[in-house]
Amino acid sequence: MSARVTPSSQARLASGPATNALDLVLCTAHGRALAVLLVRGPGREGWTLPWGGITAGESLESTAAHIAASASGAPAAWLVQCGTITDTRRHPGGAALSVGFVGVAPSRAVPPPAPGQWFPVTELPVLAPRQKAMLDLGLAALRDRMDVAPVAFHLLPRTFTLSDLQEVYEILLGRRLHKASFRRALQAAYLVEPTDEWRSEGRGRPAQLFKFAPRKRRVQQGSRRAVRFDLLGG
Amino acid sequence: MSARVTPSSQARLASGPATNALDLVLCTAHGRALAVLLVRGPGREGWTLPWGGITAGESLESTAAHIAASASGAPAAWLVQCGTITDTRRHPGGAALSVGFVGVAPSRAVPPPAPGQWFPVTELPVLAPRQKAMLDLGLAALRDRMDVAPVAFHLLPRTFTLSDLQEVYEILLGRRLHKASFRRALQAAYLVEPTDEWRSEGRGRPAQLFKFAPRKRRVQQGSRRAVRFDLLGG
DNA sequence: GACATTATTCGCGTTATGTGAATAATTAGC
DNA sequence: GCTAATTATTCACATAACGCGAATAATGTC
Repeated sequence: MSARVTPSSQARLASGPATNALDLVLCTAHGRALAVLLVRGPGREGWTLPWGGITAGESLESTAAHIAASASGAPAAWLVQCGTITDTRRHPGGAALSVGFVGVAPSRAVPPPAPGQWFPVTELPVLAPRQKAMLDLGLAALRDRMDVAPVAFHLLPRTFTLSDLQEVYEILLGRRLHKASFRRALQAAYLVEPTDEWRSEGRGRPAQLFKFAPRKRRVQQGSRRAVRFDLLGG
Repeated sequence: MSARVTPSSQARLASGPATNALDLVLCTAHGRALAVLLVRGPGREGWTLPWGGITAGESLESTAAHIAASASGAPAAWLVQCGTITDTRRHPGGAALSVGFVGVAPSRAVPPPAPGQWFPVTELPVLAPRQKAMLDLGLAALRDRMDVAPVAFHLLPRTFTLSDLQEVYEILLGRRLHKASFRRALQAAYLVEPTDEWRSEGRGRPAQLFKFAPRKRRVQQGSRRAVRFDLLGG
């Protein structure tokens, strides 16, 4: 399993017949920005997304999970398919078609094994066109799903301060949020529980640490959310 | 192009080497329910989603558009990729991997050409496992995107009454909506314009016909939408 | 001890939403 | 023609959600 993303495995697939590949956009929180995991390819091709071949016997989800674990050194906290690409130039492995997955790893994650490295999204190296397209797909999917899946929570360590959480939301949304509003909405959703630990950053009042502990979904009978027309892109 | 989904083209692909296929979930409004387009396969396999092979030279979007046009008899009003499947049994054409697209066609659309037929989602014939999985993916994607893309509007003819529109929303959401709230939100979004036509259903006051005419997106500077925590699934 | 810094909460004005009822315009029945 | 039934459209008000500035709390620094 750990050979799945080594340079040698990539070379092996590349020399075989054209098949299908699974590309992974794995993200973590890295200071004030998102970071993405890249691995160094075998030849002069530079950095690529972690990837592997798709085999008939294994589900895509399982393949993605294995690639994530072996490339980052720990299982991903969340993973989802984010799109399939075929037209933008070819895949580094020569695959006809790339199925993309996006995932997140907690920010306290161990440093990745040998060929991998986290890159802040603001300091990415130049990628091949299809890789770049896939990365954009993945990041867009992250933002799309953050209010329907606990993406932000899984980007953080098991315990975190509310300011940490708000900062992750601000990174993902790309805008500042008002503290009081953010916390009011969070409280109303019963998603976090306080722990009895505090963390002091040196200056200022220490912050209480919380953990992600969603209450069992109240039956939410009618799902009375109003219809929103203001997001429609003509 | 029109041969793309005929039984003979499917048989041809099926007898070739295992490749990749594109499956299409094309929907329309059919009375009080959604309807999905199915085509009759060549042998005893019964009904399947319209599909075609994926070729290296053509983009997935373009392939999907061609399949939609030839299977339904008119170009789709909206199309989007909705997921790739590989694990649930095999594809009727023997493809290793199925890329799914979901689309909508206006309800006044002409009847589909020979091998195709609209089926209300409540009266679907039994489909092969992968087909059924893809259909569920497509319908889920429709509902996911209806508040970010004008899905409901493209399910309707060019002009429609506000009751028509509300009915489509109710079908997609699976719940009743309050008339006044629905219209208030619609007005606020500047998405429709009244025409000078009215339609009388025989009984009751005639309804004014509207058309989809979204105002140029106001810059929406801060996108001040509040963070929503209430949709997170643990 | 005064001040800077960060955390947490309060309070209030504004906007969005839910909901029942009023008003409007037509057909069906008498 | 008049009345009831039916569907469309809008109003009015109560409630809930949200934006935002300011107050309060708890720590470190000088």
